Amino acid sequence: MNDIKRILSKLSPALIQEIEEESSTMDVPSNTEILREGQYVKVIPIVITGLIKVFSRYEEKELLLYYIKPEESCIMSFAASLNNEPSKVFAVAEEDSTVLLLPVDKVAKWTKQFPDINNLFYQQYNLRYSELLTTINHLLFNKLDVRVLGFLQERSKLTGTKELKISHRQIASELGTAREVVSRILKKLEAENHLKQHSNYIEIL
Amino acid sequence: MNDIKRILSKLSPALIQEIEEESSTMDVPSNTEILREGQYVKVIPIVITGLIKVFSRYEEKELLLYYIKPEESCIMSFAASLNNEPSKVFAVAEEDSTVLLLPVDKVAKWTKQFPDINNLFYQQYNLRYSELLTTINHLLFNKLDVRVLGFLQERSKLTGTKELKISHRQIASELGTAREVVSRILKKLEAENHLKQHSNYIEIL
DNA sequence: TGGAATCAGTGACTATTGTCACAACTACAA
DNA sequence: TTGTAGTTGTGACAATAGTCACTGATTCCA
Repeated sequence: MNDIKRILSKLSPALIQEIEEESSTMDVPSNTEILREGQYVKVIPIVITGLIKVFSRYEEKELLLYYIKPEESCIMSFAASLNNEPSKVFAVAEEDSTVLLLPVDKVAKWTKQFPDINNLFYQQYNLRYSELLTTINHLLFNKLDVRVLGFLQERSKLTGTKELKISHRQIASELGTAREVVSRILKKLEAENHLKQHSNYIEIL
Repeated sequence: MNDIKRILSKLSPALIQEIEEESSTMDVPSNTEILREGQYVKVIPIVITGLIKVFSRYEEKELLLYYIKPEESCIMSFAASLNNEPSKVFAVAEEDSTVLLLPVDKVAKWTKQFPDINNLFYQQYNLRYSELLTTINHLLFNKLDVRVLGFLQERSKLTGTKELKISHRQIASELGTAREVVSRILKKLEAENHLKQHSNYIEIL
């Protein structure tokens, strides 16, 4: 509950109180699917602890769009809810997480009543948009080896460990490529001393 | 001026009046650069007539992000202005255009005073975000020939003509690839009867 | 203690895209 | 007319990535 207070601290006290009254928190175990493509959105999540992965999928291939870290929200939910459109993306808990759920009808009301809250959403839109831009630039301008290494380093930073428990298949799927390709690249990166592969984890150097 | 009224018609009368008082319009001839990467943003443009192209650039390579059509705004400007950050993208007028310029300091005020206007910006954010998602999916999942054809068809729809005056080099640059590749692909698409190349334009069939 | 499943490694091959070098053709201005 | 710049066509080649077919490991239950 202290976490929540801290996260909302930039908002006005009246709004904070309303949010606390109208919202609920939910514990989400690792690997739970939170949102799937085509689903209608009824709540807007704000992550309090843990890590949520948002990705796009097309014919078995996936592409990681972004992670939602604590204090962040899923702007795709917000967007989808505004227009009452189904979601275009998937969301899965990467770690055991706790999320604060804001009911969309209340949020719509709050945006009128407490213009402050708009800044919060604008910030999030910005953040995500910038991340997508970065992703696009990577896709277009970087070779796969750079993308793989970047992905692992990012993930290492996010999870706060240098020892990543992740399979080649999963890396491949998050980057939208094939498993064998990842195997090859990881061996190359290992030879170049960027990382070290152990039996059941990858160590970032 | 009638165009402006129509575009703003969803907003409250008081807001419309303020906008008309505080904003200016500008005529932008085709090919004028409107915004470059790293530049600070002082006005938020809303396109009244014409067509603006927004793209990202990296070491000579470009990638088309989206077109701003009449009634639409450049949300990247808005984003940049909110955080007082420099722009991450470029914008160029594709056709002779007229744009309505909202001063950023006024806009900040309006978002507090007239919560209505937030919907307008949220809509735009949404639109752009979806477009970026589409772009990413194309990049990741489609081959270049599909992308080239899609690009030309999109452009044909936007400009309202089946006869596109555009060089191979420009197509290549908008898709982030090389000129020779576009030449090859256009020949293939021509053989497949998707289009026809004439001496100084491309006809979409 | 056997499968069964998942994971990782590898060679061979193909497909796609990017790069280079060069030729040929406008179009337009000096 | 003659440059000069911009455009397009093309063949050859290289680099990158994706696919296929298998082989061994490892894990994990039941």
